[in-house]
Amino acid sequence: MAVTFRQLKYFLVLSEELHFSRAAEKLNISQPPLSASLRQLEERLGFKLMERTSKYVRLTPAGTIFADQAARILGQLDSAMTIAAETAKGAAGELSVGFVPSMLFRDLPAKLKAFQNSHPRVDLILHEMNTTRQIESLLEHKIDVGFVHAVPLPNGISHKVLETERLVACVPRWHRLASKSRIRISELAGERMMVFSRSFAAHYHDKITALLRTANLEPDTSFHIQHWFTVVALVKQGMGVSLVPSSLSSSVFSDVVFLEVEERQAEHDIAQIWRSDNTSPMLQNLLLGLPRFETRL
Amino acid sequence: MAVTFRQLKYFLVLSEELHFSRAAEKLNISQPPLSASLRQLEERLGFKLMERTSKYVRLTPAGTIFADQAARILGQLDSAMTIAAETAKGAAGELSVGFVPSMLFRDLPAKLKAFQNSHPRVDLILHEMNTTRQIESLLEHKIDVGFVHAVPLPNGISHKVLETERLVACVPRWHRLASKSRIRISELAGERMMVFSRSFAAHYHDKITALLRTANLEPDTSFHIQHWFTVVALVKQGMGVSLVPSSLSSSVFSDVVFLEVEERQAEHDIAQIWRSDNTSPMLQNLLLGLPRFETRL
DNA sequence: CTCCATAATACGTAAATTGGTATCAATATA
DNA sequence: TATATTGATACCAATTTACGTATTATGGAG
Repeated sequence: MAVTFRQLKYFLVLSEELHFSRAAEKLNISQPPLSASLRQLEERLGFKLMERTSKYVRLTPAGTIFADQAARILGQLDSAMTIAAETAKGAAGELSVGFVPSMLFRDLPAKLKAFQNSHPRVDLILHEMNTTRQIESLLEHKIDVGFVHAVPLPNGISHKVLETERLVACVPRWHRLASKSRIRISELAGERMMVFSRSFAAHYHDKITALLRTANLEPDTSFHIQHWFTVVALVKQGMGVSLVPSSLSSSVFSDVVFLEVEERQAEHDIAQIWRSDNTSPMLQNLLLGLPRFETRL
Repeated sequence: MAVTFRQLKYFLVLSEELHFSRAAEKLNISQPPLSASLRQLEERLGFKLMERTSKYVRLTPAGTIFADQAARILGQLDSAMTIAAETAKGAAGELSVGFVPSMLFRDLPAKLKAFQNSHPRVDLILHEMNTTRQIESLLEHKIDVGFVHAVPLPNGISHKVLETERLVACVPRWHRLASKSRIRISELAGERMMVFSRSFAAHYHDKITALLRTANLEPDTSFHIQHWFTVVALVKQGMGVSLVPSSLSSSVFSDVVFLEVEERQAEHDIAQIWRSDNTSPMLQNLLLGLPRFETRL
């Protein structure tokens, strides 16, 4: 015969009431089975939990200790069920999120904050990394979801395009084209065209390079740039011009001008990616909870 | 249907083995009941704990959490049973001990240390107080056992005499009687007789006073002394003489001499006292574990 | 000394639990 | 395609449990 949760519960109520009939009533059973339950528990444990006569019922020292522990055990079972249920619903746990830096210019932070508010027991772990690393990390189970520039994906990775973003030309304020609001890329012929390093974001680099080549332009390879901000800063200093995502054309930059570009292909996709076999409800909640992104202007 | 310890145990083994047949073997049951047990547990919880096909068995995220908690719960039940059993045996808990200061000259400290060694999970709480306070504290459940000078006891307090101690006369080294080894109290006639305050230990004071009166002596009431050491120190300085427990006649005092006393009544009892209705096994262990005391010389 | 409140005991029954055997279903492998 | 492995399912028997009713035992209180 083993100790049961029921015995613990009965004993616990009994230890609060210190009265068999009242405790039995509270438990919606009659008094004899309650007596029996306690007796069996004591038999199993090998020592008395309560001293009782028809005049008083009181805990033994060992009973006091055991009642305390019983309460803890029952509470722990309860919280175990709750926590596990929350995990099962995707309301608790850890979720690792990868993102390319430019997501910070969109409303990823706000969206994640909103998700965090609606899922307070989920720990979001954020990793800034480029698209290639995110794909690797997904396959290695190091992240659960990535926010990337759309690229060809290996098997086992699903994706959803969140946004298609135009590229815009970035030139200094005093540039000959600065007064136009819309140009064709070929109009930039002869300019030094700056693009960040291919090693930093290969697919994106290749995309822009291909686009430039349709207009008979070549990126300048003498720069090893790691970040959009650097590109804009260099443009501002007259080092050259560039093609950048329109999300960058915010008012935080002065002395540079962003010009729309006519070419239809001057755009790229922002996508979220995840392992196709990842059925975690937490992930599903996140994917559903983050609808279209908007660019923060 | 409620969660059972058995279900937790089965699930726990399963979560370690990740293989139904092997886990069933380990549990000494056949495989089908194990499948059934897990299914019932999942039904009760409302979510899946394991994903399983004929090719693999693995924990869901919620299952991982729950397995962890289940282990904790089972461990807690185990330790609850152990700790409570120890308390029931008197091997764990708290025991408050009162004692009159002079017990420190006997081997109470060594005896308590021995008890502590054989009952490492019992916390001994020591309270130095006079006999009267100990009786009060016992009745108020503030202490469990007291070491006192034998006095009349109220109902509900049991006692056992541990030792009968002779009183000895204490005189300065240069005293006219110092060369004798044995005197009668009446030989001290005319000396200033010092006794510590009645308020400090009434019964003991009264006992000595009565003894002196049989020899037509009176204690000097101008001293308000709280401790035996003070009495001896005053004797040493020639302030008077005294009657003290023989346990004090140790070699740590110089320039004073302790003389045996002929009167048969020149003795008092050391006793342990406890509440008669206190059935705590811890107390019984202590009472049994502390046989006759010896005076430390 | 009787009564009253209360816990223990006796006993019967319905239900659940537990675990077995036999078999099925799914899937990877030879 | 046949086979082997493995978990799921169906079904049954035995046991245990859980609980109720009726009754008894105990120990203060009036």
